[in-house]
Amino acid sequence: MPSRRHVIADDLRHQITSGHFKAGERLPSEAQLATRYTVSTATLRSALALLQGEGLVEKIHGSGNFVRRPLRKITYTGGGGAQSTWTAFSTPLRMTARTTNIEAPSHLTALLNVPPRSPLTEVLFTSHEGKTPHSLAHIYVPHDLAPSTPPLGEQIAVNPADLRPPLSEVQERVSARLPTQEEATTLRISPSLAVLSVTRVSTDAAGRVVEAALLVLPGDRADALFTTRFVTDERSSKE
Amino acid sequence: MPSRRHVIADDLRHQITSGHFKAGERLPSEAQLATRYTVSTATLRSALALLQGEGLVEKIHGSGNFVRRPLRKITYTGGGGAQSTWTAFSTPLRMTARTTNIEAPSHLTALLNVPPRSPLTEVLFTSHEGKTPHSLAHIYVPHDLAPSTPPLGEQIAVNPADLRPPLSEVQERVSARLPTQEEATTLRISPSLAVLSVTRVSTDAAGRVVEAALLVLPGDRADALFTTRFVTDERSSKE
DNA sequence: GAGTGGTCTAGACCACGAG
DNA sequence: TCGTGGTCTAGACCACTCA
Repeated sequence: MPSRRHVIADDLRHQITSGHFKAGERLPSEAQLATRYTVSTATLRSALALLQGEGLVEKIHGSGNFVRRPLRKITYTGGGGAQSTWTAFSTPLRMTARTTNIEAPSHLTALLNVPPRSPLTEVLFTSHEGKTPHSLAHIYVPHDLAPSTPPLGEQIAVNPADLRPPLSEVQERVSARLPTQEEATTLRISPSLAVLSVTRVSTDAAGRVVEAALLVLPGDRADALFTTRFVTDERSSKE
Repeated sequence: MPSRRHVIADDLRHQITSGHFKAGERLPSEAQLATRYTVSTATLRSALALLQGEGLVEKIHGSGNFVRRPLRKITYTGGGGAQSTWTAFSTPLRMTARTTNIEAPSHLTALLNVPPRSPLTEVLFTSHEGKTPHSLAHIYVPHDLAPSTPPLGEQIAVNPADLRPPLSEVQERVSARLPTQEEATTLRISPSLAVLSVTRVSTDAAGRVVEAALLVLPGDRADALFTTRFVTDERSSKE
C-alpha cells in the first residue's frame, strides 16, 4: 500500500532525475510543495526525508531544499599499495590538511599500540570537489615517525608505502553507519545518509604501528575497492 | 540547543544500556511513553526513530517496540583466501541456502562478463543467530561451473579458493547505504540502519569470472576486514 | 523583517498482531 | 476484538539565512 509520502517522494525523485529540477537548484518551499500535493507540511517533509537519505536532496535550514549536485563517485583503493590513498581523478580534488601535535587519546592507544598520552601527530584531511566536501580523514602517526615537512595537497598525507621502512602489513576495517552530527556537518550530508568508515592500520616489519587512518566517506558518492591477486604457481600461497 | 526528542532518546538509550530495559524486552507503548515524557506521540516516535537508526530498538507493527538483542559482531574477512567466507564463531551460525537456476538478468551480465540470459546458478544465503537474521548473500555462478552437490550449511556455498582451478584475482567492492525495503524486512532491521554491501567477483587464471557474490551486512553488527601483507624482501613487490 | 526550514502539539483514522 | 504502531492533519511557535 503506497503511502502518500512515497508517492510524493517518487514524483519528486522523477522530476529530479529527469532534469525538471536541475542540479543545485532550489526546490519550491515546503509550504508550496505541501499545497501543491495537498498534504500537510509534516507529510511533505517526511517525503523529503526519504530523498535526503538517498542523497538526492540537501536541506539548508533557513534557505531551502536543494537538488544535490551529483558528484563524481570516488573509489578508495584498499591494500595500502596504491600510489596515493585516493585514486587519481580527471578533475583533481582539492585537499586541505591541518596538522596538530596531540597526546594519544584513549581510543587511539589500542589502535596504535602506544602508551596513553604518547605524542602523536594528527593530520586532518578534507577533500573537496568544487565547494562541496567530499571526504574526511584523520591520520595519526607517532610523533617521532612524522615527516618533518608536512605533506601537501597532492596526495593524502603520509603515504607509508613509498616513504617509509617497508611495511609488513596493512589492515583495513570497513564498516557502514550513519554519520555523527559533526561528520554530517563537515561533509554537508544528511544525518540519515550512510557513510563508509575505514580504519586503516599500517605496521612495519618490526611490528610497530606506523600509521592509523580513520576515513569517512559519504555512502552515495564513494566506495572502497580491494583487489587480491593470487600467485598462479602450483603453490597457491596465501596465508 | 537540545531538542526534546534528543533528550528523550538519550534517556531511553541510557535505560537500555544500563540494563533497566533488558534485551528482547518490550518497551512501554508509545502512548504510555509519550504521557510519561509529556510530549506528543509524534515527538516520542521521532525519539524512537533515532534509537532505531542506532540499532538499539526494533519496531514491530502491531505489537510494540523491543530492545534489540545485541548480537555478536561478525567480521567478513576479505581477500577471498579465508577458509570460509564467514569467519568461525564460538556460537555457530545457522545458515540456510536456496539454490535456483536462472538466466542472467541484465545487471549481472556485466559483473559476470557473460552474454545476456546465460544460465546461472543462484544461491541465496541467509545466516541466523538464534532466530535473528544476521546477514544476506546472493551468489551467482555460471551454470556449467556450479558444483553438482549443492553446498550445505557449514560454510558459505561456493568456496572458490579451495575447490576450484586456482583463482587469479578476487575483487571486492564495498559500499555503505540504507537497505532496500526487502533487505530491511529480511534482515529485520530498520530502514534507517545502514548496511554494508560487498560485491565480490572472483576470476580464474583464464580471466573467466567464476563467481559473483552480493553480500549485505547490517552495519551495526558486521564489518569487513582486509589484510594485506607485503613481501619483506628488498623487492617490495606490489603491483 | 520576510521567508525559509525545524520542532512540536493534540488530535484522527488506518493497518497489523495476538488472543 | 483490542491494543499496538503507522500515517496524516492543521495548525503553532522557534531558529536560521539573507537582503
